[in-house]
Amino acid sequence: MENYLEHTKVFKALGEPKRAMIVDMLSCGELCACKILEKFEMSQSTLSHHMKLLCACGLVKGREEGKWTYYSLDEDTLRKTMQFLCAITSDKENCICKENANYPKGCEGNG
Amino acid sequence: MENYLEHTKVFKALGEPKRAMIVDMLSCGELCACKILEKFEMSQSTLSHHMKLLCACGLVKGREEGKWTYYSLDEDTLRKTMQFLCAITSDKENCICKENANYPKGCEGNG
DNA sequence: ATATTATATTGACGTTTTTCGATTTGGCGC
DNA sequence: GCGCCAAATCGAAAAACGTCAATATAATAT
Repeated sequence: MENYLEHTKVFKALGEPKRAMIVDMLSCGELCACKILEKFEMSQSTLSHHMKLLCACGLVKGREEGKWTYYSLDEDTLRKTMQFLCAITSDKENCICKENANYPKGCEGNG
Repeated sequence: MENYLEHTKVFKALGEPKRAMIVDMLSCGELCACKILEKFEMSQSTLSHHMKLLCACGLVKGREEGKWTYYSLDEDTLRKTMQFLCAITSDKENCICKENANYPKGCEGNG
């Protein structure tokens, strides 16, 4: 069984319209925080918080250069997230609904 | 530009591990609420709440039959969600980061 | 009609999230 | 050194979320 918590963190990150837009922007290439901030009506601290969250789930990578931080998408996480979405939405032999055991209370722990 | 709010609702729904598991279960076919409930340690009202949310974002459809409600995945929403995820994570000509206009405060309104 | 079963709704509670202004950290130019 | 800029962090307030017990609704069985 997949690691639900890990993957759903990415979905939670994408569940915020502004964060989805940030991802959209980064899909065209690396951008520094100030460039992203220009496009939104939000405070600098709020953007910083969103970027930290996007990095925490693995969707975005940060690269520091001088006083700037450049952000870009993590293609590996992207691919795995796509695979996970396909996995949980398509029929399969080892579907969790076919397993005998019920979900334990700690199911969200590590898949 | 895509309708962010519409699509991010689906991601928000999938951002909850238990809801992602429910989707996983439904990917193998229609299930009634009581069958889903068997697999989780949560109250009946909590499950009902989750199902309502999954239906509200269009990811799941409910079909009432007698005193049962059968749930199944909405393939159309699924396909569109997949397309949206691809769209916002791949480079393109009309990327929002290339547009001149900044995001208006109501950007999350209807894309 | 009454009881039972499946599901939805309501109302409440604690937790998490979103957001901001203020402050801090660290790099750069003078 | 000093001030300026980009970005992160802190602390607080408001809003949203997840959860439950209790109650309501609606179909079925007796």
